[in-house]
Amino acid sequence: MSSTFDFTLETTAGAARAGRFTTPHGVVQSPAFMAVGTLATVKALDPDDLRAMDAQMILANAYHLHLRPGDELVRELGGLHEFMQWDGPILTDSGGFQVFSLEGLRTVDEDGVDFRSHLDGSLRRFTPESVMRIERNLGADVIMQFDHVIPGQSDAARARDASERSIRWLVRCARAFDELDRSDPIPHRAAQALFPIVQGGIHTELRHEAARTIRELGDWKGYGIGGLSVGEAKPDMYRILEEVDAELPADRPRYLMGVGFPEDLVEGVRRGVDLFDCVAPTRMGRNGAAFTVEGRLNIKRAEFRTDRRPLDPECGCAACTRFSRAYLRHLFLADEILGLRLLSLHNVHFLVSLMQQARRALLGGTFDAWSDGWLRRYHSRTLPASV
RNA sequence: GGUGGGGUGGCCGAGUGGCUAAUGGCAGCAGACUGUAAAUCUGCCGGGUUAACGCCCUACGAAGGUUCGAAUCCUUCCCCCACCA
Repeated sequence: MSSTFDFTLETTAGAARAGRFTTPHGVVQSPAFMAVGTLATVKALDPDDLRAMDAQMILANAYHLHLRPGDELVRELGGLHEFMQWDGPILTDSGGFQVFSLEGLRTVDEDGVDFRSHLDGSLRRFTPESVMRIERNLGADVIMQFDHVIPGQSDAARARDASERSIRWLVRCARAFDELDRSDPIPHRAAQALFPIVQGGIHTELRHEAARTIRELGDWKGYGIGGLSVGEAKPDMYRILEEVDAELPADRPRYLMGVGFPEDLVEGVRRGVDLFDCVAPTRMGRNGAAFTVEGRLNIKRAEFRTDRRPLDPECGCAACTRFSRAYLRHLFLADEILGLRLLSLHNVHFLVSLMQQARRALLGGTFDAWSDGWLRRYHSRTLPASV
């Protein structure tokens, strides 16, 4: 019998783990991939699609939902779960990533961040306290702290500055989170867990310091690993994961934020990551790229003009079980909306299913062989003419 | 039959003496995308040759002419559109 936000470790293989993370809206069987639904929708997909592929948890974004439609409105309408009709677990990102991605539209100071709204140019102030209020209003199961994300190649001085600020902001987030918990009753609200985020760029010592400091600051229900897949080299990302893995408590879920591509998920699981999220499957799906067990393919390529095969011969998704590459290519060239929906569906299914396979291999005791074989095949790129 | 407008690269459409193998857009071809300012962005896009720079060829309805030089000016012809009869 597990209580809310417990994480039960079921088995390990080296650093890799399989577990069960209990949330107010259900249990997340890990490792798991979470689809990104920034604006309270996983772009082009219906919640029914996500349920059908057994997706377990999804994301939404505090910055974007604060600007539109407004977190107060979402709260008034019953919270995110009710609003978007997804009754499974939800995690909200804080807007920390927008500090990075909207660099030209914001200024950071010690107290918080001024954003120039990308929608109407208005000035919007985000602080750890205001972000906690926003995320509380949205009502996700897991909410992320407000952090300071910087480019992956940043030097140690800059990485230290951002990492230490993120930790100071974490302390403020935790205080505001507790305060809201006492003073702000929301009738329909279930419990929330606040996750801290380990920063520190590609600098080993900084990562160790950040992880240790955060761990000493509280008994967190889980840990975000941030500031990766933001421009650094892949070997750096993998190395940092190994460094961070050693510093985090084994009985808490680790969430690698913003990652990633299929190979990154497998590499991440090997290094102790339990949860992932990424816009890649939906964005790339909308842009015509599809994941397959033998690498990526671009469905718009002329070579698929008469190809009767499904995107991925081994995929059981609603696109692969019905439609040919030739048809999907036609949909893209004709700019038909079904095409990008089907590729989004396939790609999300691919990553969700990939993590289910990893989990089965872990539980079955065959993870090392499975992951070796999977990576070898994915990188073999035997698809015709793929470069 | 008359008057006026027009024929430009696969399509649409700028250009009205040299900086034009010819702006743009579309189509086509290829690439990128990692806590989503993204159904977006980037590159190529007459032919031949070259790793590339470049060089050669063919091109602005057709033929001829003017000019050092023409898609741009002149002549004739062909075709399309509008209006008049």
